[in-house]
Amino acid sequence: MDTTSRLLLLLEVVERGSFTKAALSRNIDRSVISKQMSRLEEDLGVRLLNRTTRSFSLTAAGAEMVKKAQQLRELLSETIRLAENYHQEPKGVLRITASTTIGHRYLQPVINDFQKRFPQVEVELHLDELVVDIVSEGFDLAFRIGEPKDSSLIARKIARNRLLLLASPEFIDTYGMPETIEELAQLPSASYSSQSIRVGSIRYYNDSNEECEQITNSTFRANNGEVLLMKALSGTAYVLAPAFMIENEVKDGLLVPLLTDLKLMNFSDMYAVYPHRDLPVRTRLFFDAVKDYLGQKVPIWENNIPNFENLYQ
Amino acid sequence: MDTTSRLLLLLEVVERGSFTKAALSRNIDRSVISKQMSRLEEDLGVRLLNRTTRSFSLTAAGAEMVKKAQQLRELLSETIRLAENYHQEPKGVLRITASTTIGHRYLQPVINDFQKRFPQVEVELHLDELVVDIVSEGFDLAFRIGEPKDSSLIARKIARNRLLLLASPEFIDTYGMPETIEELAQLPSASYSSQSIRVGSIRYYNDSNEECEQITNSTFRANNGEVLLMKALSGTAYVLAPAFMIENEVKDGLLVPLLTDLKLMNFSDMYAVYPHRDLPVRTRLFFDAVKDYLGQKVPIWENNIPNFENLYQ
DNA sequence: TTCATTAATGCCAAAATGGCACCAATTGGT
DNA sequence: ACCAATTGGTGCCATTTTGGCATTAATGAA
Repeated sequence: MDTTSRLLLLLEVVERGSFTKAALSRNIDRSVISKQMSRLEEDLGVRLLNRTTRSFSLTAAGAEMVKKAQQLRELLSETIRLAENYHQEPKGVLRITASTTIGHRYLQPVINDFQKRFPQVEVELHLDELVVDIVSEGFDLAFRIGEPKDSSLIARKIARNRLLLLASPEFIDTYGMPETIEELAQLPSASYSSQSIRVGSIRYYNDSNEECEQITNSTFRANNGEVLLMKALSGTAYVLAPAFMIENEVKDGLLVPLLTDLKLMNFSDMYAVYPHRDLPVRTRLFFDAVKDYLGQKVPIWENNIPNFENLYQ
Repeated sequence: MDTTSRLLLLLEVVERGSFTKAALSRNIDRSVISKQMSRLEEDLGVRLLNRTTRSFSLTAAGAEMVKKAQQLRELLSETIRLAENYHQEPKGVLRITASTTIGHRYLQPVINDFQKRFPQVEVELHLDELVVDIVSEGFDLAFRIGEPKDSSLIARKIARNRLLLLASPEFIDTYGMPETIEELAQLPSASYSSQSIRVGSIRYYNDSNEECEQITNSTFRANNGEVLLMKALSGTAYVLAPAFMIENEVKDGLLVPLLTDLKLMNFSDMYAVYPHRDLPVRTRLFFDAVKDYLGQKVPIWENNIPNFENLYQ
């Protein structure tokens, strides 16, 4: 391991906050971190870290080296990307992050087909309800609902994402079929909530085409769409669901659309997010494959909702 | 060996023009170069070099990688220098280049003493009559007569360098003692000539303090001062010698100053040259040690010439 | 046409790396 | 205040990588 690699390792130790966490991230033994940090200090002839048996802090020299390591990582990443531009065939590891639903339902089938076409591409699919930092976590591509807050990332819309109001027949038996949005607002709802998106109201256009917002009685919140659907299926709440979460629940009559005359505002679109404009071949091809799979104008999941093009318009 | 080191090796191969020369420079086997270049291409997934069994050329991708490697080398050098700024004690390898005379006579005694004081500093002394490129050859410090032509280098004058005209008693017996510079110009001379400095005339101030130049009959030219002195000692030429080349020849009567009333112009001063303002501790301390050894106003070598302060003034 | 030189490669010894087990000290929780 | 879990350090050893040597093949200069 050379000085550059050790510097990048130092950077990761600092960014993750401990030798142990950095080791876990790299899938190497803690002793490797300890030894390599010692070697780095010996090579540079300067102490970089003050360590106790449970923690560490950076010295002044260490802080300077970390800055340099950041520049080295950036330059090395650029270099490798530049090399990847010369690739004809996609190869290497494609690291993707997405929410559980997106990953499980929409990406995995694409990945399966993609790896049949390009057997020399390895894929790492990381499902996380939390929005991860794709730069520091080393992802090539992320699929998300909503544009990223980080403006240094590149975001491309890949599918629209409409909403619908759904409840089970049992729920309707219990509370009656609501006829106005005010009636609906009194009923218990299940709603999506994460660190980046919080849905606590229904936004729609009234008869005069004005934007309106109705606060809902959100009694159950989760950051996982499947969990929200399960709550609705249980008959104890209705759900304001993004269409991409729907499989066969509507088609099978397990969930019934409510207030279908309401003109709902669209939910945040689905985006592909990546750290640089220069995409390796494998990333660009995969991105295109996902777009093809989801459909150009009408996303694939809208086919699961009968007559959806006439609902909520 | 990691990607960065391999990229730096690629850079050296390209700069030196062959695997063999790069191997010699690094003091490693040629097979190492071959294997590491293959590994680099495999890692990056792109061909960098087109090779025949006797030569190579860069591919387009290779040319891009070389540019990146230059940036990497610069950044890594900066990083290491930054680390060196935190050194308290001088350590590491000090690489010095100088002409044979300077190195042998003046630097070596300083090095001996310096390494007694700082046993953990290693020194590489590279003697070369040619002016070497201290950046690409990786030198910390160069000692030279005359300022460098390369303005990106830092040059510090460390000693003045006066001239004197010398001949052996046998030469004087043969040609008679010259009494004017015109007479001298008729006699055969030995003169210094290198790629950066060519001495083919005598420059002096006349009685009206005007700068004058007398072309000499230079029948023997060399880039090594000791060889020039040997020629003068042989009685077959006189020599216009920089004072720093003189040991005991004048004191012992083996060489005699000629035309001592002549007001000779000074020769190019002796300079220390280094690639960056930021000097590692070892370089700075050594520089100071050389200055101390040579003397502040009157260089040490002028002590070898009796009454020198009254000659050629 | 010949020969010297240069890049490639197999084989093997040496060096470096990484993991495991264990130790010691710190810090957090009770 | 005490205890236990966690984290950094290190010795030992197996594995991997590196580097050198000998040999081969091809190129280019004389």
